[in-house]
Amino acid sequence: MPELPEVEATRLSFAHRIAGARLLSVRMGKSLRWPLGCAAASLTGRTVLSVRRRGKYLLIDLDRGLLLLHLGMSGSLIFSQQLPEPGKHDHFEMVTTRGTLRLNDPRRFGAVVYAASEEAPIARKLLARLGMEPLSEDFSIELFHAGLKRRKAAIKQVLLAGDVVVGVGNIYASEALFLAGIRPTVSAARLSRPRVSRLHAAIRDVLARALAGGGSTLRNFSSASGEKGHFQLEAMVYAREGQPCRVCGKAIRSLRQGQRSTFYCPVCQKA
DNA sequence: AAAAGCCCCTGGATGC
DNA sequence: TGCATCCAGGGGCTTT
Repeated sequence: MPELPEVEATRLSFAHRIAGARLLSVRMGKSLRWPLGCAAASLTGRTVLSVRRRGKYLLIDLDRGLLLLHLGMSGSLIFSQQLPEPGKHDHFEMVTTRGTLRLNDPRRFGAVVYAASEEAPIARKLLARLGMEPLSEDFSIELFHAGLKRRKAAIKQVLLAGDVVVGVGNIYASEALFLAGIRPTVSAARLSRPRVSRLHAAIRDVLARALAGGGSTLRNFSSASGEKGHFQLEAMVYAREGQPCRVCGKAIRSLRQGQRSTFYCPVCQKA
C-alpha cells in the first residue's frame, strides 16, 4: 500500500500531535515481520520526541531509544484520542497522553522494532543499505547517475531495490519511467546522462505531486488522522494494461520483473 | 558485489 | 454458494 508519499503523509498527519506525549502502555499483538525487540512494558513512561522518516521507515524517537516502524504492503496507522476496540488486524498499539497510535496490517509484512539507538545493530541493519532520499537536496543528478552506473540490472528493478534511491515503489516506478520516456527493462548502467536527468526530474515530480495530494494513489489511502488522499494523481500506465496511452493512444503493456508487475507504453517508452 | 528467487501473510477478485 | 487460483502499493534473506 504505502510508497514514500503515503508514508510521509502518514508521518505529517500525526508527528506534531504525538511529539511530547508520554507512553502509558504499549501492546504488541500477533507477530509482525519481526519481534519488537524489547519488552513492550519496558517502554511505558518514555516520551516521544519526534517522528522522522527514512525511506519507507518511520522513526519514532523516544527520550531513550527509538521505534522503527514499517507499513509493509498493507499497513496503515491511525492516531486518535478515541478508537474503537482493536480489530483482528490491529497488531500494535501505543497508548500515550496525547492519543493512541495503532497499526492495522492485514498481511503483517509491516514491522515495529525497538532499537536503543540508530547505531544499534538492528537499526543499522535496516537503515544502512538505504539509498538517497529523492526529495532531499542530496539527491543530485550526479549522484543518481553514479549510482545507476554500477548497476547493470533493469532500471525498474534498480529503482525498486531502494539502494540507489529510496521510496519509489511499484506504482511510482512505472509512472516515473513513463514520464521520463524510459523502457523499464533497460539496464540502469546504460542510461545516458540526459535520460538520467529526465528520470531524476520525473521521480521528484511524481512523488512530490502525490505527496501534495495527501498521499493519493490509485486505491484507498488514509493518513493517521483519517484524511483521505485526494486522488489528484491519475495513473498514466499503472494497472492500465490494454487501455490506451493517455499521450499517444497505443495500448499499455505489462510484464513481470522480479515477481512484480510493470506497466509501460511501447511507443512513449521506446527504449 | 550484484543479481535472481524465495518467502513472509491475508483478503479480494475472478473463474469454474 | 463453494472452492481454486491469482494477484496485491515491500523488502529481507539465501543462493547463484
